[in-house]
Amino acid sequence: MHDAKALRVGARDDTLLAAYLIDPGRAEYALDDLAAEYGLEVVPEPAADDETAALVRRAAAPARLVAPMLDRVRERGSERLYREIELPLTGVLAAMEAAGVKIDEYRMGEITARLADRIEELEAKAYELAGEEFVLGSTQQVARILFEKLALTPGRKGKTGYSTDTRVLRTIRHEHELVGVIEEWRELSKLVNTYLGPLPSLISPADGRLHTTFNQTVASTGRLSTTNPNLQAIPIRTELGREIRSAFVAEDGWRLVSADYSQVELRILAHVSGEPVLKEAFARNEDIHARTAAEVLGKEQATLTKDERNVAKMVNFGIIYGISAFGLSENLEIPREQAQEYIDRYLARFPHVQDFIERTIEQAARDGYVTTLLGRRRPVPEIRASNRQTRALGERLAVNSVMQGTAADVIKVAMIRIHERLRAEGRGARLVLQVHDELLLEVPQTETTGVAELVREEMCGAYPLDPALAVDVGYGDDWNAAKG
DNA sequence: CACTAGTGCAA
DNA sequence: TATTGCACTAGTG
Repeated sequence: MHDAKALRVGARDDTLLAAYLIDPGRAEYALDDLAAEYGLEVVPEPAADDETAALVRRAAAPARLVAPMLDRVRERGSERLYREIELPLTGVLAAMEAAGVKIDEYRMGEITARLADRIEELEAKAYELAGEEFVLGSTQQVARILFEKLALTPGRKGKTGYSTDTRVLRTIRHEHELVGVIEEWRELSKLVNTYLGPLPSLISPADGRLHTTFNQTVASTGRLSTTNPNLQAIPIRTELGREIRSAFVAEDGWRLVSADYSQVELRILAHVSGEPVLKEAFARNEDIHARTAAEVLGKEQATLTKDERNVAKMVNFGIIYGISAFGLSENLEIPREQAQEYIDRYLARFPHVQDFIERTIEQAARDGYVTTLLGRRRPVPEIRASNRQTRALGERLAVNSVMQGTAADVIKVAMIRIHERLRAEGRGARLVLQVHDELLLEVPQTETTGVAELVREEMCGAYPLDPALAVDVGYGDDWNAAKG
């Protein structure tokens, strides 16, 4: 296990990174294609779980592939991205993996014990209310009980029958007591089965810490991902979720520093579109969702309700994701016409955003790809599909990739500079996690404020955005406290 | 044991 | 029929 990890870190290689910049959707295959083109033998793809074989295969990419691949990276205008960002980032990620993060096992055990009791109660209660025993984790059986036996109001359908997801259950919660029992069982069993159970068992006996794996060539937008465990999906939204997060702790005498970019994708949108209203809102440090609501609904910010602000928040998410009236209507649970109305009003109030979206789509259709501010290219073949839905997907991917990809570029620059400055200044502090727009560091207590300031500087200065990048920094004894 | 569908966690 | 990921359980072959 430890050997495999060490090997994996050592085997990160420049050809795979180059392949990732050439075709981020399928780096492994792009590497194979090129190898075949040069008449080189391709080691067969290993079984999905054979980590060692996968490493050998990667390491087997011969040196003579490097030059032709770099030529292609250069042709694509991504050479600086390669040399100045992706390549140096590899060492930063290796150090972060090696550092790991500390978990308070005892705290997690306490929560688990509490939830295990409650889950048992809920199961007994569910069988009693259903009048029979059934497998609560089976969507088929839950659907049979709710919609056939109890004849509750069915919602959407999937390929195999009625959906029983969170939103459907929320809608019929009032119809039968069993629904609430299932909802609570789902929440608790999710947390126990995905986090509270597995995480402690993944603690390294060597240093008592949890070591994730950062994947640098997986996400098609340029983002990182983490696996085994996926530390980029630790709960935070519910009270129980925050309890779990608070079991991620600093060593004695150390603190956790959390720094996250504020509205980074919307700021990037403001920059690339040049939209004056958006830029002005950020310059004034306004609540961006409230400002959007005021613009779209034609009201004073001070008079907005929470629901109105939430509508605007969803519209902003929609813009980032590549908006569609259908998607917005699904998310807000409103009629499609109403959703279209919100979109129309938004685009009328932010005309430069509308221009940006149109330009980006035209560019993607013409070139077959879009490019981030730092020169990362994402191919969008979907945009030329004959199928209308696929084409619409391509349009959303094109728009989203510019913002999500630029945000990924920017935080990678910050990581490299922070890592280097910590070293140069002889700090004990170290990066431990990256969660897309957030960096988590473990810092000797005495260095806390100094490092917090260093991190803010490097994150804000990573790219000269207009409006400027903004960062929220906090610290504490655990991850939850550090974000507070 | 490999695979898919459904579900849900994060940004 | 909103973007990017990873992981779990049930169910199938």
